[in-house]
Amino acid sequence: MARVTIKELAEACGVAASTVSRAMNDRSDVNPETRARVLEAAKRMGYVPNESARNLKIENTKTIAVIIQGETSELLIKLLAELEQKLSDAGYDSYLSHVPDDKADAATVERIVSERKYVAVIFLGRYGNSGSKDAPLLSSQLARVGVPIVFCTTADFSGSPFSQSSVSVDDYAGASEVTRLLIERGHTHIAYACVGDEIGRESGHAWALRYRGYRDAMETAGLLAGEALMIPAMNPPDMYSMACGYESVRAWLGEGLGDTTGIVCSCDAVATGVLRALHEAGVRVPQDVSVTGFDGLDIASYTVPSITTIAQPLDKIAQSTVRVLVAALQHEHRTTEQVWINGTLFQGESVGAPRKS
Amino acid sequence: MARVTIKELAEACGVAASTVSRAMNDRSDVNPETRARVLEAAKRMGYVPNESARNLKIENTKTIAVIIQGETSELLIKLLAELEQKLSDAGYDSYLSHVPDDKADAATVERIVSERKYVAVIFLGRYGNSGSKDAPLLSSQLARVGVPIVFCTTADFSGSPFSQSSVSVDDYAGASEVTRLLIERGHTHIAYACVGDEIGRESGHAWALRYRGYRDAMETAGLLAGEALMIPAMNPPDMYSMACGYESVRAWLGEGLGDTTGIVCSCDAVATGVLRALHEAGVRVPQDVSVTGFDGLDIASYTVPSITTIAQPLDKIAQSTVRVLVAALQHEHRTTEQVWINGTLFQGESVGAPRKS
DNA sequence: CTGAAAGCGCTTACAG
DNA sequence: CTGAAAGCGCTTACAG
Repeated sequence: MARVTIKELAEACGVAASTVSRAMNDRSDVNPETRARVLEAAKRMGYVPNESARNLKIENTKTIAVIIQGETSELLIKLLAELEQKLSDAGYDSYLSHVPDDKADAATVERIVSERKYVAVIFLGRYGNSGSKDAPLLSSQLARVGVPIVFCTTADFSGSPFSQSSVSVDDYAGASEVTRLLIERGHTHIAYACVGDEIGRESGHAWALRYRGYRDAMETAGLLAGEALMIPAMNPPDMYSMACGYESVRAWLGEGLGDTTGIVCSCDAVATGVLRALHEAGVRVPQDVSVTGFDGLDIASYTVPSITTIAQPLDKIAQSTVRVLVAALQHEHRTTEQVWINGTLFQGESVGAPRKS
Repeated sequence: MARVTIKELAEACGVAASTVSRAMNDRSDVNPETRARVLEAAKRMGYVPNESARNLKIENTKTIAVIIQGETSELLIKLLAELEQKLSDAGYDSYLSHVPDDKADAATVERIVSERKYVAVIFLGRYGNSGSKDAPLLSSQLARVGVPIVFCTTADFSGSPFSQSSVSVDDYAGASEVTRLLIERGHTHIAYACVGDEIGRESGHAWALRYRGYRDAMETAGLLAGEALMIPAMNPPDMYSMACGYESVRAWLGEGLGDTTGIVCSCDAVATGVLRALHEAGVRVPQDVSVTGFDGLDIASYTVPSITTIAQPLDKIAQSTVRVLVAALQHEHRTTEQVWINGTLFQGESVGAPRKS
């Protein structure tokens, strides 16, 4: 089925291709009657302008690429919807590109941007596969792409000298907040699930930022956050999964609960797995142990017990992302911004007073 | 930051643009030495071919559009990863397009296909916004797109005279299977959550196909599946959510549990919400009521109790989708196929013997 | 208000 | 093995 071209449509209407083009693009300098005739014929003949040809000519589009790498999450999907809405409100089109993990490099970004003359890029979630040590390299390559870039909920580059702009929930502050909540309730032996290796703990990954928020809150309160309270991740490549929370706490419980009366989890999915592991071990939540999550996923409200967590304010995150992007687009200056948005405490049923031992 | 074009690169290398093109596209008829020189320069100068220009010329790409509408789900995300893998194995590139709900019409599909000369389209999940009554219209419009189309896990068009190919888990059979499981355990009063209006129940939506599987299994066993056992959806636009399961069962429980000893749920998310609602009402699962889900999401293994469900064999679904598509691409005939893949029973803790009343 | 022409950045027969 | 030329389907000054 051959696609109908502008030339064919023009002939059918008895006008020049340029006139068709004007009519299709709603230019003011077309006879209303001609326009109507062209649009009618376009509809009838099923004419759809070829985007490739269009992009080849058009100078400045107002289209922004949103790039998601690998598997997405509930959170990113909701964030995407918010972003599309806010971008649209700001007068921009958005276009989602999904990049498989094995192609998440700077060249892929260049290719995507070149495809449609995108004027800016938003990374939703992480981008790149290398460990944090290669992040500066990717970041400097990205700088060559030549359009403003904002990392949305990816903080990995925030510490790099080549840093890009980023907008994210304040992982550190949120984790501190739930930790303080436990401390105020009287908990003193609070564990963290799950942690990766020592180097990773000082990285910009969400779990690490949250870990440090927990650790510093403990220290500030004069409490010990020793190795015995670090619950190691059993599935390091899949740090944010229910399976990771489940397996890790299961293994850790082999050594017994000890004095632990609270577990701060890196996210709600992990917390969900932790709840299940504790249940299977006959440990009651919150009577025996209190548990907290992070993210504010739907599931946090529906587990038994429901999970006390820090909800990500997706609306605000999307709003700030668009603001930062538009600012970069308008003032051509190459300064970058790091924005941290405060999460919102959601009080579930998973936190109680420490058990008497 | 101006992008470097093939012409600039050619000049820098002292060759013609056509030679650069050949080198970049790995054609055999280029002097290896020339090729090396060009590739080196391309890398150094950061040359990336303009996709729009490429697509304008190239005749038959081997690229398939995967289209997802609106909010995605864990299931579709996993399925996407499988599809990308299988398509790649079959020698095709895939490209994900995300379409906002308010643009999910045939014109959008035409636009997407025209953009890159995609040779085929896979819809992942539903497509279109109209109720099932408009489905035939959309379907006939889609036929005009002119490339093979496969609906993956969207069965909505299967009954239409203009039907497209589709591959999906066998919703009907799966729901029948869990219903029979309950019946074999001795249950006689089994409810279904959640159902939409009467017209919707005869539609091709997943919840409706599953509902009919349940209903027919009941009838075959000589059991009554009357109105009192239909749990109406409180959030019709959001039929597959935890909130829907929770709210709906909560409202329904107002009339008391009655003789009901089992609840077949339309999906795992709904089942998760149902578990929570039952818990709040002091109803024990499975001692007082048995509950089943559908889909085999991660969460089904982590709730307390875990959920007996029909897992979607994503691997097989993806495999069949690619097979159907490749077949359509190779034999130009316009026949369509409807493929139903059997789900796999996962035995959780949410099913037990009926309580003695 | 409309048309003819140039050109966006590539690829691909066609010559050599 | 390489180059010059044509052309993919549009848009946009430039004339009229």
